[in-house]
Amino acid sequence: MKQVSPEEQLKIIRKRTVDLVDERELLERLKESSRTGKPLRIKAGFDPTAPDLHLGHTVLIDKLKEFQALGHHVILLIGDFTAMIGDPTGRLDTRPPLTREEVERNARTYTEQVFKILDPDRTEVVFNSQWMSQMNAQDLIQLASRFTVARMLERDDFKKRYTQGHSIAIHEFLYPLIQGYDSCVLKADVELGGTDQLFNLLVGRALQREFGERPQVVITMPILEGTDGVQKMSKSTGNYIGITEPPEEIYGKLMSISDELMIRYYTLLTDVDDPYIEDMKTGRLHPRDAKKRLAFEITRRFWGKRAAHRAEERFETVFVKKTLPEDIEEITIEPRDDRIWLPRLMTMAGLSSSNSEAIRLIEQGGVRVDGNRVKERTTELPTTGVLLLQVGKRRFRRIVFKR
RNA sequence: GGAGAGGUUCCCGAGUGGCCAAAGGGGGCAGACUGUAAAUCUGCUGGCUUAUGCCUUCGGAGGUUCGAAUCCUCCCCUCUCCA
Repeated sequence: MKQVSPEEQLKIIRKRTVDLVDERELLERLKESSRTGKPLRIKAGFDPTAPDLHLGHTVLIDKLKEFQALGHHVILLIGDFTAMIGDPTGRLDTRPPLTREEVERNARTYTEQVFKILDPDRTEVVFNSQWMSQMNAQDLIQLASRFTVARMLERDDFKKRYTQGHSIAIHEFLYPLIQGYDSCVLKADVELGGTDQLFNLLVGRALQREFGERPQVVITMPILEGTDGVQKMSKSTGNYIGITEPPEEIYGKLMSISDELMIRYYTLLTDVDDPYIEDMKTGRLHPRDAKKRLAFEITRRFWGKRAAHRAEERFETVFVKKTLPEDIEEITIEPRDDRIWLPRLMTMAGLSSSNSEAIRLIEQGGVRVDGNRVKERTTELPTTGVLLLQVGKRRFRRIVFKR
């Protein structure tokens, strides 16, 4: 590990962040660390709710990786205890708590996936149930007495829900409190989170001060919009790109984002330098080519060069050249009669969820049989040999009739 | 304990006796165009072998009625205010 000066480190760390509280404190600690050779303790918490890691998570995880590269110690906190509360951040409703089994399963998936990015040797994984389940009611009351309702209500979403007459359950107040307490237990030097976590992270600072410890430095990272370009990327809104998804999916999903969003993805998800991004903004660069590069870079990152090339080729054949992909899913059907009603065949082949839907697709001109558009809902096909069914531009099925 | 608001199709949200398979928006899908699965515009968005037809759906169970998402009864759930 080569030595990087504290000032240099700060510069690297500051990149892409939104909040940094407090920069001077951070520099001080970096200096201390390089003087004593003791790495800083970098904490980041994860809710084990959605078991799949997506690009939205990687914005934060990449920052952790940067810290690791600078020689610091990363602590991944799995909020298995707090998952029983469900983080109310940004939500208008109370979130249903998870069962023990769900939490464990999700946490396992999380850690497996996170090491696709982070260095396992420099990462410590902890669960806050380790200390939280030791706490008794008395301890919890003690902790709760360190913070006030007025301060809790400073948090945007609490305030909003309160004034709009939505419910806030008491235990939701415990979430930021416990998260802050975790920082005390872990003696965190720095805590990282999304911008929506700012309040919770600051509670950590406040509590550490309460307990006579040195308050952690708080860093927030931008929240990545999902593929719709509007809402926060998350599995539940279906606008996510998971890092374990097949390369063709990752590539394809990235190719379908809007031009505007592409620039944001470039800045948050790649190391591409600023001049390139400038060229994109001014239109000197063809947006399609820029998007191809983005899709390639990100696919390569999680699947390697070869897989990325394959994904690219497939995209080219299917969508640009509009020729058939090579790996069309094949369905074997044992026919009962000589002929089969097309809508039924489509449903059997999984190209529509009901005959009615199939009829709609046909009448809208979205269905092709062996490359020829079919617009008659009454169409029947002979049940011999092999058929190629296509719905829209990208759903193919090869039907093999077998008697 | 008292008073009130509400639970509608994937989501949000309109609908207070037939014109309701249910407005509008979002999302999704399809078509046109294209620079790509961008943008834009258009259409579709309960099921049923092909229908001026039938069946299922408006928190649940009953009831009134020729006819109910809409009226009545009971129940379940959510929220607010007062105490």
